[in-house]
Amino acid sequence: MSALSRQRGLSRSTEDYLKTIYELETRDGAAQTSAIADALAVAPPSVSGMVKRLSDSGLLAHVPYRGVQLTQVGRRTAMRVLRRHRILEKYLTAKLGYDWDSVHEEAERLEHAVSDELIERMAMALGNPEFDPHGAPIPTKDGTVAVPEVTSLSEVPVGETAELRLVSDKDSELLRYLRSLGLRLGVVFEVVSRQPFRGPITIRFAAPPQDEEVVGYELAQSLGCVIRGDEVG
Amino acid sequence: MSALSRQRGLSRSTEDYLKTIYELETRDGAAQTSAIADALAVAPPSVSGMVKRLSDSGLLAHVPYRGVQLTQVGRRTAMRVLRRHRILEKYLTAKLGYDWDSVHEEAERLEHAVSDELIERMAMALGNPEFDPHGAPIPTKDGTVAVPEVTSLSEVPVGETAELRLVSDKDSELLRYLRSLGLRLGVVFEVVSRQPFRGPITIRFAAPPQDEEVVGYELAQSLGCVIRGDEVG
DNA sequence: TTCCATGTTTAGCCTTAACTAATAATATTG
DNA sequence: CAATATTATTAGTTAAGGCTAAACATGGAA
Repeated sequence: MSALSRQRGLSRSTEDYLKTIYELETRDGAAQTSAIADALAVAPPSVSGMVKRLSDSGLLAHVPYRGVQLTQVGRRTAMRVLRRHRILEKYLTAKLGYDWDSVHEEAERLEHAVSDELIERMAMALGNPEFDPHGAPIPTKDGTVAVPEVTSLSEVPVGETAELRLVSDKDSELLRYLRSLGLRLGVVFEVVSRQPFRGPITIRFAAPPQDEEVVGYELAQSLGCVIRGDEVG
Repeated sequence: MSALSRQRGLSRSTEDYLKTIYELETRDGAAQTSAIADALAVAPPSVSGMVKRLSDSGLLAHVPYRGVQLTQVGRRTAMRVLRRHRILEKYLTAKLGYDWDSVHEEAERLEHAVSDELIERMAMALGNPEFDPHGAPIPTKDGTVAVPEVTSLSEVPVGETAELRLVSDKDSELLRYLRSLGLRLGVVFEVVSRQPFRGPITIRFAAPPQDEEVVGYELAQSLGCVIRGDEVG
């Protein structure tokens, strides 16, 4: 049992595959071999090999040439890994002074080494948070997540006021850039203009200096917002 | 590069071997193949194989059939792992409510996954502690450790008053038992009697109820004490 | 409908790190 | 000092999890 990661008995790789497949599945509806390979930075044949092992152990269902789906067991495992990841991110930022652009990498390694006990202790110390530092919902202990109800900034109509609620934790360069623009979670702004043909979007912050900033369409697509008025909680 | 553990580029196994060899070297003067195998719960041929790899990478010097010694590089690496382990133990007990009998296992896994940055942040949050929860000195960032100046309880003369300063973190059963006897770090007691032929030792706690307890010789050997009067710091 | 691009899988190889069985070196003891 | 017991090493296997190169599906365009 060379690279096994403690009590759960699943290797680091196994956990990474399950987590990635879960994310692709919820984003794209299905997980293609090449998408998994891209996300994990491995070659496609490595994915085929692992998919074989994982479906042999009942963690996912594989239709050759068609893609992959998590089984019940696989999904539960993925959720546990995701919970560990997000609690870790929250803990590191809240208690140890990490910034939102540097936690991902650290959590990525720790999520395979921490025990469930440690995660629950951290969650307790944090008051059982519902969201990680990037706005992603933290799965509960029993494996349920709220699907976040957000609108891409790229789809917020001109004139509306919105609040930034969700960003991706993957690209730390991008996160640093967002921070430099003043785009932190919870910040409120109005959409001033939107150029056509997927052009840039201008926003004005609601808070005092009321600065304007221009963000590219691609970037705007990756920013999850809640429009003021559609607000639920 | 299957099971490599992040930036340092050393696998989990590699780090475990180096740490174990360091501990054996300082305890027994040298590290025998079979002692390493015992400590890591692997078969002796596995040790021979790893020793080959490690000495090929310049982390230790191996004289066949004679044993093994860390090189400068190997020792520095071992110290970094040990620092990570002990800071983790201290952090988990001080900040997350772990007891001294349950931290070892957790730290054993985490020590291979945490970054040096995280360890330094934890150390900072703890006020740069010098000792872990079992009394073991924490190596500094530059790789130096104080050799603890303690006497086995088994060698404290009758009539002397001593303070418990150091216990092994390895056996959690034992640690629970010690706690149940009231034998925590810093506790002060007098040696009331010592039976001959490696027989049991009776102590009386200095603190109010002044209970007496009897501990076996073997156990007493593993308890590091400082005799009151010999006290330095 | 055949052909081609794209994407997937198979075949075959490598490294790490474990194992067992067999052999070799060292230590102990009669 | 030889015989035996202990300890270490070599030989050969296994499983995970990567890789490249080659073969195989599938779906869109000619």
